[in-house]
Amino acid sequence: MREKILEFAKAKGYFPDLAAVGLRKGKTKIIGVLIPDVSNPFFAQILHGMERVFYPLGYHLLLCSTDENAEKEEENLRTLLSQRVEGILAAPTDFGGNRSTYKKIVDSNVPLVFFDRIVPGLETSYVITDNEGGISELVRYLHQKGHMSLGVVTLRSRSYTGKMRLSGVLKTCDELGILVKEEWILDGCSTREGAYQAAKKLFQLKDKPTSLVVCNNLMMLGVMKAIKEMNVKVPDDISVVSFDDSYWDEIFDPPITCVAQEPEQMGLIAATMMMDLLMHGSKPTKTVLKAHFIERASVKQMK
Amino acid sequence: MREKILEFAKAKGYFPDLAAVGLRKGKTKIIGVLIPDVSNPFFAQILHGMERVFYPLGYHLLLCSTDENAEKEEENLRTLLSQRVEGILAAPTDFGGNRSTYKKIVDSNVPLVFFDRIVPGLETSYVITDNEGGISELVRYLHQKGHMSLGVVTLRSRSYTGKMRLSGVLKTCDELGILVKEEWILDGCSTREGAYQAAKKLFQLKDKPTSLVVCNNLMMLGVMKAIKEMNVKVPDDISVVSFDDSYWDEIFDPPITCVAQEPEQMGLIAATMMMDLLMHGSKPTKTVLKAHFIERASVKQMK
DNA sequence: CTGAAAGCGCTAACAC
DNA sequence: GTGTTAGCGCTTTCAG
Repeated sequence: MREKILEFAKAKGYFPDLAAVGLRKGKTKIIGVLIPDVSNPFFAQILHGMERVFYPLGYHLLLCSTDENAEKEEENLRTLLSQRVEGILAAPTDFGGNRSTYKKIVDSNVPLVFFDRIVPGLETSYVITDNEGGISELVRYLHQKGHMSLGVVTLRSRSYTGKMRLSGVLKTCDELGILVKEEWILDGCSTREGAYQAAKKLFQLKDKPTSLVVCNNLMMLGVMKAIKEMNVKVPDDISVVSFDDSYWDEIFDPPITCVAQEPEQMGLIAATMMMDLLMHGSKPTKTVLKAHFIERASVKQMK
Repeated sequence: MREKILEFAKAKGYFPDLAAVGLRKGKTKIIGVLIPDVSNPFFAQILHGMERVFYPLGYHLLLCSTDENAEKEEENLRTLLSQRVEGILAAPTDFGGNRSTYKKIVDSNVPLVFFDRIVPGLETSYVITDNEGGISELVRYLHQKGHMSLGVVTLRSRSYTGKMRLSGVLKTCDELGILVKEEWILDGCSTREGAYQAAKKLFQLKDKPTSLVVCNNLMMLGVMKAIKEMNVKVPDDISVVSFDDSYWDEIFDPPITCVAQEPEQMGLIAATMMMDLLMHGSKPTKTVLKAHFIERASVKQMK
């Protein structure tokens, strides 16, 4: 009897109200995702990875962009909590200004997983890339090719990732005796435009390094624009390497040697960690992914 | 008194349960977004545009990917309805297989806005690009440069966009007397890999057209790979133009002449249409955006 | 102005 | 098996 009624209801186009179900069961089947910028392919691919694990499990994603704005981040986190998401996946804002908000989330036992970036000192699950290791590999490669002077287009200096990558460059250069003049360290502001300006400045210098490290995919795009515009010959005038692989690295002329992250993989892992927390309430897991080196043709062999 | 309590509650870290509020008020403040593929920068930018209008209004986005899979689309739509989203923004699956589901949504008065693609014959708001017009402009440009033979890497032939763009090419060629041999029409399957294979096949032909039209951004990437790999000289061996502008079109050597859509703009408009429907319950609005032509250096002037 | 009660759509627990 | 009831966290209404 009961079944007949249910059948009939379905046929008549009835949908259970998941909001009500959620209210009753205390399970909304919604996961909140906080991302700096959806339109960056890197994050878009992470999202794709997350989708791949959540979809089959009947979970859905509530998406928030922060645009690297700490206030927006704070407000978005409040909303996510208010929506009673079952967990939060977050790539926190560059500045790391909302430490106290994140702390509250952790304390209130809402499952929290950081990806790509962390807020240092918080006991949460996270998956990040080995930034120092990856960039160090790039520098070592340049050294091995005989480069003894190096410039770098950096991320915003306050950001976690920015600090890691810059310190990785400087440490390794120091170790290998590679020259990095003050004026060769250029702030690319984490953006395409910023990197474009930075690269133009560098290319105009009389005294240039023989190699250039670019700290992410978007900035590489800006550097490429500057290269084309100023008719710089890579790798003859200068050798260029990049953190991150992106569509454009492969088809640029010359194709860019880089260390690649695997954003989709990162999303997959972050999502899996979340499911782990939700299902087994296990302890925080920490994963550091290796960036893998891809040799292409943007570095010259020095005599 | 009441206020003091509310203040105290806030201080103690209280968050109203929006699910409960939603249940009571019948307003969830959630908009469902259905997208084929988040990791395609084109859609990611659309999302970004949508975010920009919804965020300030306190609306949030529930995101679903279909991967061009009609079943997944159907299931996602059901879930969105079950979540009692206030409206649905959708770029329907290529095949357009879920017409009846969309019909139901329209009939049940859930605000629905299509973007990028439509299901023909449904009375909904939508914002799309003038596919035929845009691609026709590309062909006219080639003609004006003296090209009288043309190949084309097409989208999946069943898709709405695919049909529009291909028919746009053929119609214009017909009109201008441009030769398009059967074997120059290559199915790029809407993907990078598909286009890569297609372009390789074309480049191996003995009898080649002097110009090539590529039907979207992702496929252009595949064609670029083939160009590099087979050492094809653009525009001397063949001239290439693309529908869509993307990061990579500008920095390729040579930079690619194209017609550009404005995805962020499209997202903005779709979101605004949705707000219109929600606030004023006005009638469906239809917008067709012009693609704008960008001349770069991938087309040769024929004698 | 404050307090009590009803009810949004559902499920879980219990009684029949 | 099926039917009834209470209550998830909130807002709204109506009474005091």
